[in-house]
Amino acid sequence: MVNTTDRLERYLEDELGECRSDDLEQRLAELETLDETLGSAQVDAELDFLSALANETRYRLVRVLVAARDELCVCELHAVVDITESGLSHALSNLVDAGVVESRKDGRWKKYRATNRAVAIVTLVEGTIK
Amino acid sequence: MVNTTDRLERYLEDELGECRSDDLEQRLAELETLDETLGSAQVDAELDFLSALANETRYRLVRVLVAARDELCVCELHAVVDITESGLSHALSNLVDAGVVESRKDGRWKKYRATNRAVAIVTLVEGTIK
DNA sequence: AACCCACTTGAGAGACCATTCAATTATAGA
DNA sequence: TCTATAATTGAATGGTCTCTCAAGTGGGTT
Repeated sequence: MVNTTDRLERYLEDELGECRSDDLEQRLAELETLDETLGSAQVDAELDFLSALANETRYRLVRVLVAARDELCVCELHAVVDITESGLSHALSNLVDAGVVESRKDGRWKKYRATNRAVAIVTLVEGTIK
Repeated sequence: MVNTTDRLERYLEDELGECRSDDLEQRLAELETLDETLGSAQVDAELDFLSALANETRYRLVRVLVAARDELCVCELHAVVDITESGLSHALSNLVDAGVVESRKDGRWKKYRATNRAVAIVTLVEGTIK
């Protein structure tokens, strides 16, 4: 396998007319900077959040909770997805872990609500895509 | 397996004090409405977009493209991810299909840029999460 | 206490996804 | 035309994820 930077060096040569090793190093440093504007823990949290949304069952649950702008009981959520009770519970647990929804116990019922983050992002996605 | 609506009926009984079958049907209709504010093709597109972002390699590429606010060559992008050329190409192809990035051919080089949608959403995610 | 019901948990099976390798297309230059 | 190089495509594989089943927890009621 060819070294990654070989091609980049030729590209810079193409763009700049010439390419000293200084140019290559500078460009690599710039790319590094673009990649590291945020810490990796931050990026991990972003990825967890996005991954939680990236599933049909979970996204449908979140959209309903966002549209409701109110908390909904597990039994109500069960009416909008075609899945077992157990699967629903796993899905909600996943969403809580990622910070997409939060829960509250109310007697023997349990209620879920979309977090502010989820409302903001899902609203933008709904308004921006397509 | 118990019918889904049985539990919802008991829940409404709990909340309303009583529950006629009218109440149950009304609630089911409301939940249906929350679920169908958008067409399913729209939701599919949203899911495609989110799924494209929900992968470490692809998300890193997108964040770099968003931070660059400019087009970058495949060879430049190769410097920021630890993956084969082929894997990078698959990742970029996936992002194009989902409407996250767009591409332009420039001689024998190919350049990619984040779409406006991607800039908007990734910027919000970066600012909102954590 | 004993029971019911709402919901969760753990384990396992199958589906799905990301990556790699090998082969291919396309462009530039000699 | 021949070669070198940038990038893509298809097939295969290893790993991950999602869902289901079965069992468990905990609150509420009698």
